[in-house]
Amino acid sequence: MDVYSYETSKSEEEMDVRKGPWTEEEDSLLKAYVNIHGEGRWNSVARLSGLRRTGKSCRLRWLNYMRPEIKRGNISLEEQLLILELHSRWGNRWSKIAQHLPGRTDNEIKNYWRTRVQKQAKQLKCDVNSKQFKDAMRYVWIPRLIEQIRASSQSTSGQPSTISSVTTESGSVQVDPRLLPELSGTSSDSQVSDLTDCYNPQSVSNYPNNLRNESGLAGTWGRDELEEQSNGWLGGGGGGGDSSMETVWNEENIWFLQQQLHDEE
DNA sequence: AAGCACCCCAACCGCTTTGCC
DNA sequence: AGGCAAAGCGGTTGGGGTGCT
Repeated sequence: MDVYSYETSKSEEEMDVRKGPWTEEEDSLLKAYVNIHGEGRWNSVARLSGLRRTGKSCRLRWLNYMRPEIKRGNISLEEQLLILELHSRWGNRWSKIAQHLPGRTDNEIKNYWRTRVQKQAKQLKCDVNSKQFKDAMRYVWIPRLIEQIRASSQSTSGQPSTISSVTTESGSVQVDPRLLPELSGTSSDSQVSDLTDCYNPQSVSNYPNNLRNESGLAGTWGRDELEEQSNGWLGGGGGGGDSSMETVWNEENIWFLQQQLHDEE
């Protein structure tokens, strides 16, 4: 059955439940109701607001689209970094990840992951959960994102900044200072696999060595190659702080990574 | 200009978790 | 403790927009 056709099944017809895209009128009804009665009790919202929607549908519409704090537009470098980091830690716990990205919804993050990150894993002919792909994120993309954020932050503020207090051009994302150290591990003399290395500028410059020790992927990568590639991925060679993923996921770099991965097989 | 392919994301579904009686 | 309803969550779908031929 086509759920977007506004046709309803027999049981739904009896309940007169509406499906498909929301109209402006429905949005207004929902907004008015929530403004008066607040969030929660979504089945009541559906019943009492005059909307012919399920409570579930009302909740989803409000949380993913109508909340005033919802942020729209490109995912910033900081947000990309957080998503990569948090996903490496928690996996597909989208709502948990979303809690650390103010204004972003779990749905949006999930979509981002699927359309951008998983797609690249596919192009690399490796599983998004494979060690190779995780290593690529962990030792290349994440460190480069951090460098990129630092660079853009310094250029806009004129002052050095720590990763935990970076503010984007959009001004809307603050990286939770408590979060990244936690993610980075707790030991100051961390192991090579510890992400602390990634947050240490000096260590970042040494990550190919870490890779050789820790990652199967790294064995074939030289330091210069790796840095050159990661520059390209993040547009570091001239992108000038472009937060678009287009600069990260370009064909040349995908091809290069494919070569590395196949060498490992 | 038309057709096609691809991508993004809003919205759905089914399952799980939580809260209440 | 058990049952039920509501809320929350993650996976999936498909419409619409856009770029390419």
